[in-house]
Amino acid sequence: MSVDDIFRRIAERSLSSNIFNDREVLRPDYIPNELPHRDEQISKVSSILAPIFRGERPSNVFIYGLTGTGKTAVVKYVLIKFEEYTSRFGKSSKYSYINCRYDDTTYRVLARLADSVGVRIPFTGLSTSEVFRRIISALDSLGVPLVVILDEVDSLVKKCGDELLYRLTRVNEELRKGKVTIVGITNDVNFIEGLDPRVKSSLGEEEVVFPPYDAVQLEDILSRRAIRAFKPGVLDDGVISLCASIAAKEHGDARRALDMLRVAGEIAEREGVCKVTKEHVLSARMEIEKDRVAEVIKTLPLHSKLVLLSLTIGGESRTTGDVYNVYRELCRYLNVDPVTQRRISDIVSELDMVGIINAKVVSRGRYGKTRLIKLNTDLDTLIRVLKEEERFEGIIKNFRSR
DNA sequence: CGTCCACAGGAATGACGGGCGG
DNA sequence: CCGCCCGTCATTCCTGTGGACG
Repeated sequence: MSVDDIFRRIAERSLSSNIFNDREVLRPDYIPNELPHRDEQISKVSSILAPIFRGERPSNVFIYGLTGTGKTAVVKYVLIKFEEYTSRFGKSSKYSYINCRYDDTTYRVLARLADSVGVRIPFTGLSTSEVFRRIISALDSLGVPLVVILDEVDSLVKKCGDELLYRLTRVNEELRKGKVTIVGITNDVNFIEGLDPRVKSSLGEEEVVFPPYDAVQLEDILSRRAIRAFKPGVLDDGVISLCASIAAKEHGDARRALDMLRVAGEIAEREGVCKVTKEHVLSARMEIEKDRVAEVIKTLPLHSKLVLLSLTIGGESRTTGDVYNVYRELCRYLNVDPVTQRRISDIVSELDMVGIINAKVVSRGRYGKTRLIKLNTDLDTLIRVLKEEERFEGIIKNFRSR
């Protein structure tokens, strides 16, 4: 982000907007004080955790659902309520929320845990088992139940394996007074299958599933937030239902829907108008998609970028072989060692996976079986991002202008 | 109806760099 | 601090395959 961007944003925020009342309400990490259409999940999660009021250990819970289905919001919501009650009735308990995407090593997770039970841990120097011992003794002397929330736990396991999970589930056997409950949250449905069976059974004592929202539910959610987020009367008719229906088609992701609404508002604000229209929503969708694509492309390795560059040259759709030939020519021009066609085949699959291109296997009989590859991206955005690689500039000038 | 094209995509293996435990 | 292990990128070799063409 450039200096101008930063200053502009701050200026925007401090100036009174003629669109927004409180745009924070639309941010993804905002926890509203009501969560419509998640009553079932809220009551399930809270009844699972309720035994803590009787001083018993709640079952471990496994929570799964796609992104933007309210998993984190529900859990945080329940925990906030939870604290209210425990403090009101003089019960004591502790919880520790850890997002494993940011704390994605065994040590960092343990450090967070230690912190939440009041143990000071040096940045480095201790073995994990030593940290473990200190946490356990702290828990024992506190004599208080602990609830550990491991959000996006799949990223931890992907990096460090399920060793830590296994040990956490077994902590209770070593404790005399304290109790530990683990709440694992993931958006990867297949994740559980890959776990050590012992972890799987003890972690999955209870399961809560978060289904995607449908269009009607999304519309309801958006309306409730919009009332607080926008000034009265700035939203055109149909703006909210358009956001809802677009997001519903893309897996019922509420975060996406809220994003779209917020960006639509920001676009309207930038234009200096005082109405948010359906057109703003459509531009917002484009903008979000462009940002996403640009972000992905920027971080791609060289050869993937070269494959994309090859695709900007020439016709609409072509086969793997065509792409490989152009790619090799580009490599020759740039003095880069080309990789084999086998590797290109994998790169094409990867690009297809993230949705930048479309690759479909077709059989053309006598003329072989191959993949037809098409760009699935706004060409201007793609070229703009690729130009950031200085050595591509010559190619973009010479080859593309044919 | 069998061939054979132009690849898909699995398996084994190697080079390399970065982080972790001791 | 050093060796070790692990994940990523890449190569080599390979078997598999839908369907137009002869």
